[in-house]
Amino acid sequence: MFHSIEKQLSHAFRAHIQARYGIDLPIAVEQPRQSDFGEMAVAAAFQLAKQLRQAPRKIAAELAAEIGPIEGVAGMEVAGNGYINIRLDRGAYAFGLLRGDAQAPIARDDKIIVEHTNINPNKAAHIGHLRNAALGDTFVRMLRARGQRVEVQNYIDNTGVQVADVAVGFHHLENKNAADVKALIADASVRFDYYCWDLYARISGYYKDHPESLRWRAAALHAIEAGEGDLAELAHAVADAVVEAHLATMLRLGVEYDVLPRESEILHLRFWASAFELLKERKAIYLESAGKNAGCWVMPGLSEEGKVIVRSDGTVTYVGKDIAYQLWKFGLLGKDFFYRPFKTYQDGRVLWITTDDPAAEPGRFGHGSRVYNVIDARQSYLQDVVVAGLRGLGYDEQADQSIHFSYEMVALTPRSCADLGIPLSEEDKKRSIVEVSGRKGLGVKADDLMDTLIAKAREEVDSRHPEASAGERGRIAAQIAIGALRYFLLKFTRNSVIAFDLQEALSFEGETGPYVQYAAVRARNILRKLEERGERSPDFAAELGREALARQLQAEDFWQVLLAASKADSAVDRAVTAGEPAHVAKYAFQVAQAFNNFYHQYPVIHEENREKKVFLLWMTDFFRAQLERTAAILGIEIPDYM
RNA sequence: GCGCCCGUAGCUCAGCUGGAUAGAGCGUCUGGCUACGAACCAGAAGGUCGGGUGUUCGAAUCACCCCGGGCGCACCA
Repeated sequence: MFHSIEKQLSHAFRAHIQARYGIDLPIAVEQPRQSDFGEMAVAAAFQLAKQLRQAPRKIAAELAAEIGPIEGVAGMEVAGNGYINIRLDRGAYAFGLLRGDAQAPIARDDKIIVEHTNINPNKAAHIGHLRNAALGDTFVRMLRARGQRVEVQNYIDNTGVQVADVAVGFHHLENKNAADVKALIADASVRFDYYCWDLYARISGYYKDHPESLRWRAAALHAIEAGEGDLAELAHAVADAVVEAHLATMLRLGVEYDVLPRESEILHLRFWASAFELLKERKAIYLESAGKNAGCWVMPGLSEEGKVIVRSDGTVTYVGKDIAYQLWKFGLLGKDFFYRPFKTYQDGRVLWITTDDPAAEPGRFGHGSRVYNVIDARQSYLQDVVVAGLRGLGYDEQADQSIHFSYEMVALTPRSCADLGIPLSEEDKKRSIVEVSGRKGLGVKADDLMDTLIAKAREEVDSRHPEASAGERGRIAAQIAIGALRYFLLKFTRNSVIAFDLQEALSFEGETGPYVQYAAVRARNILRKLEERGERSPDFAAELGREALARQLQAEDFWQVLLAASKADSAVDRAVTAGEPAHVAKYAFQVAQAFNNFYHQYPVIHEENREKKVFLLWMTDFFRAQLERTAAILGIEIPDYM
């Protein structure tokens, strides 16, 4: 509702300015600094002032006088040096909300691909991975809330160095063969992804002390690539088991995927060979004849020496494969995976995985019109190489539609390491922040963090609701803990480094997920209490007319609070444009805050005046709906009680 | 050396793409549970927006230069 008036206003001004002054100007609708200035403001007069060589205030007066009536707008006034402040028709606005006028999002045919999570399947997930998944998943929910078709991909690098390293660890450090590892995976008393976490740190340390053992890695990579022998079998068993663990971890957070494209299929289906031909044919890469890159296929332009894509021994670098993969996402490779269903989520969504078996299903994924790669900021150079690759092939449009959805890392402070019992080197102790490192086994495991949060929420729930069953208390504690975690990961904007603080992450008060949940629970409680008292929830549309709404909304308090709650679409829209899930989180908090204030000030059920009571109930129900919707976009569930 | 990110209240962070008197949470202090359960609400204190120069009607926001912190810049991924 708010959003559609914003758009109407913007169009009306743009058209009027075009007709009146012959200037085409995109009009931004702003929010006035103070609420008594009105609900919206247009600053177009400032932009016009320069071109028209007239005082902004004079132009603003002209605009306001001449633009004519706009639906839903009750008045305009010129303020300050040239602002046009807009006042809405409160009764009409509320009546529109009550009737549910918010227009359905426009369904689009084109598909957006969002790739996120992408964890190397060789060890347990840590908080850094959680930030990636929470950002990616929330952005997907934001896009879908706007009616956009979205495909979620979680790329699995099951043949890479990191998996090879753990395979080497099993083989050389623990003398285990594929059968032993499979037995370990089947052993319910062992958390296999945690086991690998430790083993990965061990083998990394071993390489450091015994550099000559790096040939084990090379041999393992070779075996995995050939897909033959016990070591390859072992590596696949590791990757498959760890992928399952990651999917389970992410499901706890409410994160689901559509397809798992795997590196092994990119290899077996020879994606790279096709990309290589394209790159050579269109001269996006060249064979270097001299210098330090002699004998390599190099992509020029990114640095003086260019970026090596194919090594002098003929093997392709990771970026090369990534270019092939990016081409596939746009449907430009001329090759496709085969797919089989991998699992079905509780909500019925089917997760597919790639396969090289031609008997399986062909093309149902890829062919995106835009691609978001949720990858941390440290990899921006490589993302630039991939985009340069598309450009080199002449795919400028797709290059423009390749978006590196980058975010800064989650780091630990030396203090939080001490709290968590993580030992640090003397060097690290002096730093302001310490990078999470799988290689060093340094970090907070995702499942451990969730367990800690759930235990803390459980204490709170237990003390408040001793009468509830243990199972129910557990379920609610989990909802609260996950709400707290998702909000914590989302409240920071993407390019802010999160210095992880356990105390802060564990907080359920103030600007947190549980605060938002609590407001929604309170709204539900009012409506439930009403029915417990034997009263029916009124038929709002029948009892509240436009005049009644206008009458009640003369109270500034009610109007401000309703206004705040009605801006969800506008907030999501801005957040999508800015690429910032944090904006949605902030908005959810503000709505919750407005409701908590309303809740405290106005007893709804005990209101004596019938019209006012129905109005307050409607406000409560509207808040509830908006809070639930916004929380759902953040992936936060609302518990039955708190 | 080159490139990217960050620097805003004691702490952690917003600041809607250049607009009106710079905001929030935490912490501190004061007050509020016989209302729909206080995981809440109200109020107070707290700022040279790292520093400087410029661009213009207007700069936390844009440009340039410093200072401080972080991250990249492989025939690793």
